[in-house]
Amino acid sequence: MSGNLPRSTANRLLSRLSPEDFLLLQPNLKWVDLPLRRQLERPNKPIDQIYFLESGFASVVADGSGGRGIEVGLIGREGMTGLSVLMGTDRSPHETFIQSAGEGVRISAGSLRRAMDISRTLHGTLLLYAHAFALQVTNTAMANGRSKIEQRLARWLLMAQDRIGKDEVLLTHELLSLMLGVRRPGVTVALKLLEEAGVLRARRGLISITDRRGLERLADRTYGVAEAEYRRLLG
Amino acid sequence: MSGNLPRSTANRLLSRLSPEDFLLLQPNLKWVDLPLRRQLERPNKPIDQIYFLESGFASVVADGSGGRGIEVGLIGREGMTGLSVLMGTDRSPHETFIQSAGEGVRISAGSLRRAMDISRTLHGTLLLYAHAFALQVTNTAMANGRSKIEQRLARWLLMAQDRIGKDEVLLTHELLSLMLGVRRPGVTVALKLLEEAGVLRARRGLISITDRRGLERLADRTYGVAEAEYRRLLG
DNA sequence: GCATCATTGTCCGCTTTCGTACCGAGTCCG
DNA sequence: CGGACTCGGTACGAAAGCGGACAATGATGC
Repeated sequence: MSGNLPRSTANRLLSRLSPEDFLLLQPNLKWVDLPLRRQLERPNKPIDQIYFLESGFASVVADGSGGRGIEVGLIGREGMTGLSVLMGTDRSPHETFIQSAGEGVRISAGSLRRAMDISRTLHGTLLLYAHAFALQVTNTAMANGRSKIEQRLARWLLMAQDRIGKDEVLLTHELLSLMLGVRRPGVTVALKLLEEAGVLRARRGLISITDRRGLERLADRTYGVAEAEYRRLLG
Repeated sequence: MSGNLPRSTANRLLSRLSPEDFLLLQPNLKWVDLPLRRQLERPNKPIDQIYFLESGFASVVADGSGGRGIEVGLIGREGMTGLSVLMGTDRSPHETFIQSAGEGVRISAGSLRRAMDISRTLHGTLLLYAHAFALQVTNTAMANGRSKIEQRLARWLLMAQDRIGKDEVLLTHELLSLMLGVRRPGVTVALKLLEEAGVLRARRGLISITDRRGLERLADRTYGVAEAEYRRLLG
């Protein structure tokens, strides 16, 4: 399935482009499979491919060195990787990798740069997404600083559900604890609290969200601001 | 002192622009005094002035509502406010206000937009700063998630010192606690630990940094990554 | 079926931080 | 000088989270 040109796309950012801007990219887009753990960006290495996800999602993790890494953002079919390229540089200190397997289309950094040189509206639309992503990161900073594990977990699950579009998230507590930067048993306990509150059911490696509104309530305002801004700008 | 056109500037971003790009902005720049607490951006309100600080610094605070606000970034003479305008929108959900009084130059959002329309290199240089600021925010997210008060405080003081260029920071524990999102006595205790470690002296409303290297060590890798990237891109 | 492994649930003592309160010290102003 | 106010230091019990360990449970492979 890899390698062919896409005719249409589930990526919300791509589908939001004007027909002309999309045609500017299309000849250089390639379908790719995105298996679990596939690295899309490596810390401080030049970015040579940029990915627009069609399904699944990726985590952006800061400072992976020494096991002290922590997730700062999620990217799914609402966005793209390689924001550094939009900003005029070719790398970032973060790592980006697939957290939930899926598919996407990719383009070389060089092709994207050339297309953005030709079309300012293209650059402009992609920058709007970069802005929305930046807000997501500020919300992560806020949640990390002020919220309990339970609320941060609720926020994470909501963001994950937005991106996979299903009620079921496939993930171990271990992985969640790495993303949130907390102890693994801390996740177990917090999940149990959320389950007792009746907003989800947790099975082995699987979390089923049953009451999204309730989950939003439990997230206690750590969720929603960035999402609303995305809709305002690109919805 | 307010209102006159600046001939030269201490703002590192402005002085890094090409002469042509600077001349594009200069006719619309106005000197302004920036007293403590002056609001430079209000949450969700259209930005009409953009500030390039010459001295002092400003805090960017997320979600000021309900006393749950927390600082996500600092801006001084290395940068500018109004990054949303660079990204193609006119507002952000954050509040930006002067934390350490100083001076700066300002330009209307409209004039800046017109100048960026004319010069892509201008837009590009400013976007490099937006990238560096985004890294600062990811570091805040990391520090908030993984570090103790003592280390977050050390990081904050280092960032403040970078911006004021002096060894003395004028601030109450109360204000610091609001910025870091912790209890006020927590700051008192952490400051005492830093003082016992011999890296600073704390007086009433005044912190004097005496051993910057030591402070960097105590910040335990929460400080430095974003700063190095700023130097690589704009230094 | 049985052994093995990954995952989850639970527990311990300890550290960090919290919320709150109170008091002393410094500063300002009449 | 004296009173009012702000700021900083300290204390207390409680909550949250940690590091580490271990047992129970579910999945997987032989």
